[in-house]
Parts: sequence; structure tokens; C-alpha cells
Amino acid sequence: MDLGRRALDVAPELLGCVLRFRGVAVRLVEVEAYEGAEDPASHAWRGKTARNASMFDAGGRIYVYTMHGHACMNIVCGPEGLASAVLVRAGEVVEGLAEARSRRPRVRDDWLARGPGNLCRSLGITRADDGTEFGDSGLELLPGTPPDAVAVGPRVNVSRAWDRPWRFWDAASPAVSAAKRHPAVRAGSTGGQASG
DNA sequence: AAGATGATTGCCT
DNA sequence: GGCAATCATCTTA
Repeated sequence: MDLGRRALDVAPELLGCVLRFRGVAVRLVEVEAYEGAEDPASHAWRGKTARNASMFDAGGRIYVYTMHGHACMNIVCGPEGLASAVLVRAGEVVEGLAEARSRRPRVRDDWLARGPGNLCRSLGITRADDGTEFGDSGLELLPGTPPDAVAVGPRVNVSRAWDRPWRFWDAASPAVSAAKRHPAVRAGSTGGQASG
């Protein structure tokens, strides 16, 4: 995966890829692109701050922020200074199931990494991991099985630029979050209906 | 130093 | 579907 390109190009290709960290690996099934200064919904829209600094680094590391007490992670893309990143919203646990279960008790396996906060909890990612580079601390991004059908639609819970269809998800995955709130505006190869 | 905000979750109706 | 919980970060004074 070439993370030197902008997030909008990288995001759909990340679907199906496997993210491994701290004994748990997830197959990515839902992502959103955020395009820095040109994107009013991005944390980087108003420039660099102490919180989003790692977003401005060159692609190949993660940006982790906390929101309402939950951690959320982005895969930073593009050249240094662009602040282009892909929010990882959901995945399916494919490795370290016992470990993931212990971090999220009383949740069905399909939903262990459903939602950005839940995915980070399953992987053991916290704000302290902000800026970690792929290859460091056991953080890995591996090729995997791409979805049969990729659905595209507006991003979830953003108050600005809500109409940009920059959310991509595996139309067949039960781990995709919040599909009810926004309809798909376009669908991939098999034309799958995404929300359920 | 205090108040508003937000790329969320989970429980209640 | 609606809303309260909960908190780091940013804005404003």
C-alpha cells in the first residue's frame, strides 16, 4: 500500500487490508477520507495544533485522537504538510480473537471492532500511540481480501461538508457501523445494497 | 480559568 | 430514533 498518495485515493484501497497491533488483527471494512486544509470536516482544516500535529507528518503513521472519552485512529497519507488522513471506522477481527474479547466483554464477535472507538479499544490503541509509524511497536498494515462490493456515501456524524461522499465500506460486512444514518449514494461492482 | 464543541457509544422509548 | 454520559482540546476572557 502506497501511503504517499492523498487519503481520497488510498481510502477505498484500504478496505480488506489487515491492521495488526498488540496481538489483535482486524480486516478493515469501513473508512473515511479527510483532506486537510481543503476539507472543513477535517481536524486539520484550521491548521496545525498540538492535537493534530501527527496528521501533518508524511504518510505511513497513525493519528490518534480522543473524543467523548473514546480513542479514534487515522492512517496518515500523502506528503508531509498535506494533513490528509483516512479515519478507520470499523473492522472484522481476524486474529487475536480472545484478546479482543477480553478488551470488549459481552459484545458479539461481529461487533468487536464496529465503530472507530470500539475498533481502537479492540486493538488496544490509545492517544498515547499517536504518531506511531508502521513498522514500529508491532504496528503493521498487511494486504488482505478486498470486498466483493464497495459502497460509497457521506461521512458519519460530521457537521460540515456532510455531502461529500468520502466514506467507503464493504457492502457485505456486518461490522460496518451506523449505516442507517446515511444512505449509499453509489455502489461497487455487484451493486450491493449497503444499509440494512 | 471557564465554557463550548465534537470524525462516539450505549441505553431508553 | 432520541438523548445522556463523559472528556480532551480549543476558544475566549
